[in-house]
Amino acid sequence: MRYQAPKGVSEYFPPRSQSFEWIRETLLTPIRQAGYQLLELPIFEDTELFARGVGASTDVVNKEMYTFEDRGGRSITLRPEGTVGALRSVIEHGLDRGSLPAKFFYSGQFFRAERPQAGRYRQFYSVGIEAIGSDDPALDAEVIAIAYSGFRALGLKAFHLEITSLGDKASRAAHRIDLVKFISALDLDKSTIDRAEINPLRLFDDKRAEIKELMLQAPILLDYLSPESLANFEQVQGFLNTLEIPFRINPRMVRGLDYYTGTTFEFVHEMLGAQSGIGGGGRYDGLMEEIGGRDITGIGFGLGIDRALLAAEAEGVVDTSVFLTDLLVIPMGGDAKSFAMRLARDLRPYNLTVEISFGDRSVKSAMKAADKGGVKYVIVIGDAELSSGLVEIKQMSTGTLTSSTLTSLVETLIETLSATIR
RNA sequence: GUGGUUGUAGCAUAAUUGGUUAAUGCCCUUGACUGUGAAUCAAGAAGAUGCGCGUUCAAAUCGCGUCAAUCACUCCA
Repeated sequence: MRYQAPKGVSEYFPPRSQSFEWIRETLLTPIRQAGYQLLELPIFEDTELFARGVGASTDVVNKEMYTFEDRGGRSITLRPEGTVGALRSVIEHGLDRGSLPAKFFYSGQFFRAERPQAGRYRQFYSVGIEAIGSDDPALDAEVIAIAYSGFRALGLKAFHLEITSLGDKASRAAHRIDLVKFISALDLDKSTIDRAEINPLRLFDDKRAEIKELMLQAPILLDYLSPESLANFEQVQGFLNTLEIPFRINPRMVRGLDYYTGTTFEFVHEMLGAQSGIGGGGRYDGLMEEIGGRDITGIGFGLGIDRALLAAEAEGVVDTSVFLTDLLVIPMGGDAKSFAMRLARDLRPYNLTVEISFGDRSVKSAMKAADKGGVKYVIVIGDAELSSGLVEIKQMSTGTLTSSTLTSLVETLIETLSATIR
């Protein structure tokens, strides 16, 4: 029996795992720089939490959750998204009691039992943030800006930002009545009618040309926004403009989770086929209260690491040079091996990646391995060096040899290696 | 979940259209080149028809099933 990974899970192993790591760290950097703090959360929660939080009418809850009974007879679900679990933790530990907004980030895997294809996995990876307890439109814009700068830091260009506002409860209710009225007058097939019954907004997202055509005439939620909601949305746009973040207003945007209100956004990549959403999020006015917390608002996003990686590969911008080895030490003989191990130990605290050539390979084969692995510098230490007290430091990219005395070797290497652009 | 396409060594391709030992390149090891990489040449090692059943004298090749990947829809990160 030859085992294989369960259907639809993404696995990352070398060399591509470096690309994955680079994506995750790059997306996380602007988040940390904006003062968000880590929330390390369980990947499973009480099933009821997701049913209430994500929304009973969503596909995510209805047909995509990994739900099972644990040994104590509890119904457990593998998290299909991050916001609800994060808020549960915030409420449970009173994290919204300090100064607001309270700002958190998380990263990890999520689970949805969908039919997989490239960019859509049953276990996928996201980084997300939540900012809780402020309705300042500047916060909306900053949250969007953080995601935007993450994608830009990856070097992505072929993507765009779509935003809309879902307004407040009253706006949505009024719109829904008219939209349902409009849809009921259309001549639709049964499965489409069924979808519309669950959530009439879904029809805005239909890929079929004839439906798109019909929906052109449908009432648009933006036209139903209350004056306050509209003013708020305009302020968000104003801040995005000051930050020079390009965006498109997409009044037909549909999000699959029930809790979104107000500002809602999506980052769409143009080279990924059908699975083109690389990130998205929005504000959630009633969610905290819905799952047992105070009635305060919040806003957040989730960015797909798997898809961001696919996008970066499609654009040819993946950069894993940060993971290159700075120095390979090739010891020849037992004394030299001890020396090499001490040298590596002394250098690594200076944030240098230092490897030792193990296994008593020939210098030639060690050099070959260094070349193939993208090592920046190499030194060979043997009896000759140990007795003469002189070592040659070889830069692989140029082939240049630089001499150093054994006694000043650590200092020389720290200086040489740190000077190289990483 | 619905429909389509594709599965050959670690990777990438080939195999007379059903024909006998499934090939080549890359990768790996060694040498030419006593302790300094990429090129070239030589030698060597290991390794595959996703899985199952069927048709046939004979299956990588045809059929059915299954598993997986992939594409579109549904949906979403």
